[in-house]
Amino acid sequence: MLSLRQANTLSVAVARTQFNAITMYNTRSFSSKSLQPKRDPNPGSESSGGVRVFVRKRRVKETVEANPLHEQKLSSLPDIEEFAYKKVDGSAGSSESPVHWQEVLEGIRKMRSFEDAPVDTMGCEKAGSVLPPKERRFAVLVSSLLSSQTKDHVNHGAIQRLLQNGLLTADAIVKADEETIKGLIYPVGFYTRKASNLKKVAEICLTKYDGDIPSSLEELLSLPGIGPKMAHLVMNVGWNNVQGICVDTHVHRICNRLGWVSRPGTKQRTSTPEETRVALQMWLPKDEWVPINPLLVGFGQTICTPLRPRCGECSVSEFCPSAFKETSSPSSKSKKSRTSKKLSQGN
DNA sequence: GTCCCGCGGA
DNA sequence: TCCGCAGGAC
Repeated sequence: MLSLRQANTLSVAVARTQFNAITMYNTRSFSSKSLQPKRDPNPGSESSGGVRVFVRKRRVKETVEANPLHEQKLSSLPDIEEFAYKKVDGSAGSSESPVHWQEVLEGIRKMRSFEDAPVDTMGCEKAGSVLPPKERRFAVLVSSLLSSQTKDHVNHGAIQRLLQNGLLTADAIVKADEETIKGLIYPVGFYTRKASNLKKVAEICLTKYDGDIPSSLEELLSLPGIGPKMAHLVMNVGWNNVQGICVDTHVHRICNRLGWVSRPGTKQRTSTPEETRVALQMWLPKDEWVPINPLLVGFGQTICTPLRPRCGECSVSEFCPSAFKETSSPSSKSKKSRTSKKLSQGN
């Protein structure tokens, strides 16, 4: 279906700092700045490692403190009917968009803007911008492979070590020993599997794409270790070609909480990120497809957290049908046992 | 549904 | 100290 369509590129903000973008998209990324509470009395004056710990401790404390606010706001919530979908005129026919979505996005942007820029470059930005396009794209692909389920600083470290060892090209990785790669990328999550995937991907890139990376969604998806989330990310960042929204669990969770997506023809929540992506693309204007991920990821890390969302600190809770409704554990219940089912996504 | 992983948070 | 996170493969 879709093949090389660079001509199609929307006006995405030029992807100049590719590694940063990877960082921002990374679901597990815990950028130190983004954790910083907006009412922190002395922001600003920090730039490195120690801050991370400090901010984290703070955050734990605040999570607890946030609770009293909940009850206070409960009474002023609008009726759920207000969140009904409405038809949007103009655009591609069948799309419906939730009321107030623009206000919600704007509100989230404002909440995010209280924080410092989520840069956490660790030198990767420099490295990335220096590389010629082909190598840069390959680096983007590798970074995507490694970064899933991995904290950004860990990922940065791994990428840095690969780079320093000259192992950030398809050719070099093909020649390298898998054990070596494994050692260099440790301790990223699932490093054994990723080292193996990395070898396979490099082999494919070298033989089928002359050391470059595939330039279509389908071909990217065929690579081991590259699923929908990362494929869209690589298309966006690597090729500057937006084929779809990069949906991770934060985007998935928040869109469902907001009532922005539902299973086709129903009012039920979507059950997978893929389903969310399709539903979201039905109505969200294309120029929001790229920015929505970093926006919601940051929001999801600081306020709209999976567990005990801080609705009392959320400026758009008035538009959220789920606000103040998930007080205890949201998805899985109290984990009866490992063996019995997880009662998946019960909320 | 389950496994892969180290690590942050409870 | 230990549970659970989270994208992808199977």
